[in-house]
Amino acid sequence: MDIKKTYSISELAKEFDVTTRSIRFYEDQELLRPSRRGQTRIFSSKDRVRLKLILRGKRMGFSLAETKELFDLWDETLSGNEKQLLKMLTILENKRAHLEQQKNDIAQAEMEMETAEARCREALAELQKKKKQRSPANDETRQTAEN
Amino acid sequence: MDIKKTYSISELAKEFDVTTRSIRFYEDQELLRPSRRGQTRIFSSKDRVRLKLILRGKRMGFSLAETKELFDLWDETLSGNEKQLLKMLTILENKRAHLEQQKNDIAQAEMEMETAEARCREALAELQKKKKQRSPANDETRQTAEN
DNA sequence: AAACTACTTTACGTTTACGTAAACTTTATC
DNA sequence: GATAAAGTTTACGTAAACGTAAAGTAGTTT
Repeated sequence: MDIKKTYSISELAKEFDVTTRSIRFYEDQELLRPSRRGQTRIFSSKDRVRLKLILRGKRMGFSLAETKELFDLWDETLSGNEKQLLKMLTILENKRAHLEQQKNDIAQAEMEMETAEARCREALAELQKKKKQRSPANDETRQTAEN
Repeated sequence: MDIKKTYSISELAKEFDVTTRSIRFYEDQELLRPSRRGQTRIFSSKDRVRLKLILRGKRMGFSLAETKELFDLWDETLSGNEKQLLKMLTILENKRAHLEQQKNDIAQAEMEMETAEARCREALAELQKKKKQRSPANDETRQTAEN
């Protein structure tokens, strides 16, 4: 019971702002497994969750193949034997490391953006100063500065 | 003075674990601008920084084109007029939003991985229990436990 | 029944980010 | 001075992730 039971392709496309082409492609790549009524696809809420995961994966730089691998592994895992479970735990560890890397990258990027912004503001302040210096006298109605 | 002044293509390739082909490609796309001694490329520490940024950008899901755009804009910005500076500030704002999204994605992913891991461990524990129930009679000459 | 809308399949085209091979030049080493 | 090692250009190939027709079907509205 996830709000609703089934979804049409265009409903999902609209909700997640992707094209129906993409959704069909994901099915073709076996990342989604909608059932059918005649020819028409019927997506379950499980499919919907998967689509959400696919898209987040993409934003995080995962390829569809990687995401599929995770899906498949997870499916196996749930009904799996010890080996499967241990393998999944290992993979989860790796993904954690990946996330740590991403967090570092983001932190770095944030710092650099701060200094970039600071520089911008300084440069702006400089321009303002020059403006003030130039205008109080009288008619220097030409371009602003050195460009 | 960044440790060293110049780098060969293979030095950089080794340091950042990319192929020379990639580096040349980045130059071709005008993300790097090494000077030459004869035909041979000589990379400055500025190039090195840029390469680092390119790779981080990739990890963060930026295309080379996007990264190039940022580089170009930043170059203009430093010697730029007011309009340029304001534009850059706007872009920085957008990137910040992007980073927020990424942080959310990561946080979500972390949560899901935790529950996934928990489920794995539960399933493992279940398997162990069953093992014990099956064997306690006598010969447990097999593996000890959770390897 | 005609038209419209949403859905379908098939299939070729496109962009990005390189891989890979071929053939050549320059620099270092024995 | 031969030969290997590292660098170069040119150019064709490729995988991923769709875009974009083209042409057909299924239901439903007028």
